[in-house]
Amino acid sequence: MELVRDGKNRYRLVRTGKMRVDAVVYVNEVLLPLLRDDKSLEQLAHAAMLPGVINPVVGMPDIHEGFGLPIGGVMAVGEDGVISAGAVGMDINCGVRLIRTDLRVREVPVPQLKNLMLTVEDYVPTGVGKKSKHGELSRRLFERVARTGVRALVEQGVGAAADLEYIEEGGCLAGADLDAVSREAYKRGETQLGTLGGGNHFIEFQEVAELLEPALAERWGLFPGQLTVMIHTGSRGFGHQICTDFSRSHVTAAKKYGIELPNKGLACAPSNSPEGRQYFQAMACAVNFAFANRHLISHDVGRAFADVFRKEPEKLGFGLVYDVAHNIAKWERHGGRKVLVHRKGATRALPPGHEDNPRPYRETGHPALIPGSMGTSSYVLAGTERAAATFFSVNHGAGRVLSRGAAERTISREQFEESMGAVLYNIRNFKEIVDESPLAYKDVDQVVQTLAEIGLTRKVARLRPLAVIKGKD
DNA sequence: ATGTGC
Repeated sequence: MELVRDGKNRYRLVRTGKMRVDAVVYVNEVLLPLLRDDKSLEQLAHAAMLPGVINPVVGMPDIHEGFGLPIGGVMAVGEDGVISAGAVGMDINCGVRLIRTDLRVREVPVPQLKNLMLTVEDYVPTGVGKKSKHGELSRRLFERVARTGVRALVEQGVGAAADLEYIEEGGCLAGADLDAVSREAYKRGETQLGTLGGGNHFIEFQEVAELLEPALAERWGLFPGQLTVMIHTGSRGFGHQICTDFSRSHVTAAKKYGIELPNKGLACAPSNSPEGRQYFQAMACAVNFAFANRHLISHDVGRAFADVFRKEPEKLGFGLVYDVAHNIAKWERHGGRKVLVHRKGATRALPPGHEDNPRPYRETGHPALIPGSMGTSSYVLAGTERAAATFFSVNHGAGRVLSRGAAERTISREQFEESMGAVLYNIRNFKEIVDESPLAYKDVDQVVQTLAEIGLTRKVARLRPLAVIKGKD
C-alpha cells in the first residue's frame, strides 16, 4: 500500500489489489506522521473494495482508526452498491448543536457560570447508561420521535416550529420505519430521550473568541465576546444497538449476495436489498432520535438559563444556530448521480447557493459545527464549491491521537490539569476524564487549517471553551 | 460510542 503526495495537504492511496477506487486523505506535514501506528489508511483501502463505491474514498485530517470505516471517513456509493452500518458508526447521528445567546461572557462572573453548570446537570442526565428525566414523555413520544424526529417534540411545546429550519434535514431523515428496529434497540431507546451520555459527549459553555469572516459570522448571529452553548451527543443506546444488530446480520447478508468483506466491521448489504433497506429504515429512526435528543437537551439547558438569570430563554436571545450530524448515511446528488454518502466522523458542509441548504442558510451555506477537544477551541465553518471533492464534507472534530487506554496510562494529573488551563469542568476524579484530555487529541487548529488552506472549507468563527459538562458515572 | 469483554 503506497501513499503518494497529491498536492498540498493531500495524499492518495492509489488503487491496488482488490481496491475498486482510490482513497484520498487530507493531512498536512504535522498530521501525516500521526497515522504511522494506526490502521486508518488500511481501513480506507478496505472501504475502497466494496461494491458500488465511488471514487475516491475520503479521509479527513482528523482521521483515526475505527470499527470498519475509520472515524473521519467518507464513503459514497452508487445506487447499485452497498450500505454498511460500520461506515456510519456505533453512535448513529452523533452530532453537534450550537446555541447562541445575547449574553456577553464578561457580564457572566465565574460563580454564575458554575451555578449554570450545576443547574444544567440537575436537568440533564449525563454518563453512560443514564435514563431520561422526562421518563413519561420519552416513552410516550418515542415512536413519534423515531418516525418524525424533532417535530414530535415541537408539537408538545418543546421548542418552536421555526427551530426545524435550523436543523439538518429539518430534524427528520425520511424513510424511518420502527418495524426495522429490534426489540432490544427499542427498549434501550425509549428511556433515553434527553440524556447526554459519556465519552466525548459534552455540553460546553463557550465564548466567541474570534471572527474569521466577520460579515458572515454576524449574519449568522455571532459576535465577539458572546456566550454560546455547544451540545455534542447522539442516539445513545438506541443507535448503538441498531449498529450492533446490523453489523452482525449483514455479515450473513453479505455472504448471501456474494459480497466479499475486507473486514468484519464493514459488513454490508446491497442498499436496494431487503436487508439494506431495513438498515436504512432503522438508521433513520436513530437519526431522528438523536436530533430530538439534542433538541430536548437544549430545552433543558434553556430552563437552566431561565433559573440562573431569572429571564425566559427568549429574553436572553437563546436561539439555535444550527444542528448537524457527523455519523450518518444519506442519499444525495453528486456529479449528477444519486449516491449514498456514508459520513463517519465527517460533517456535511454545503456551499453557498446549494439547493439542499435549509432556507435560512440557502444563500450562505449552512454552518458546519466542529467541536475541539475539551480545553481547546471549537470552530464554525462554511462550505465551499471545492469541497465537491469530499462530497461536500469536512472534518468532525480534532480526532483522537491516543486511545483511551493509552491516555490513561501516559497522561499524569499535572499534565492533564495544565492542558485544561482555566477551563472549568464538572468531573472531580481526574481518572474518569483523563481519556478526554486535550493531550489525547490532535490539534484542532491544525486539522481545520489543513482543509481551510486548500479551500475545502472557510473558517467563520472560533469559539473558546469556558466550562464543560462531561458524562458522570 | 456503549446497560463498555468471548
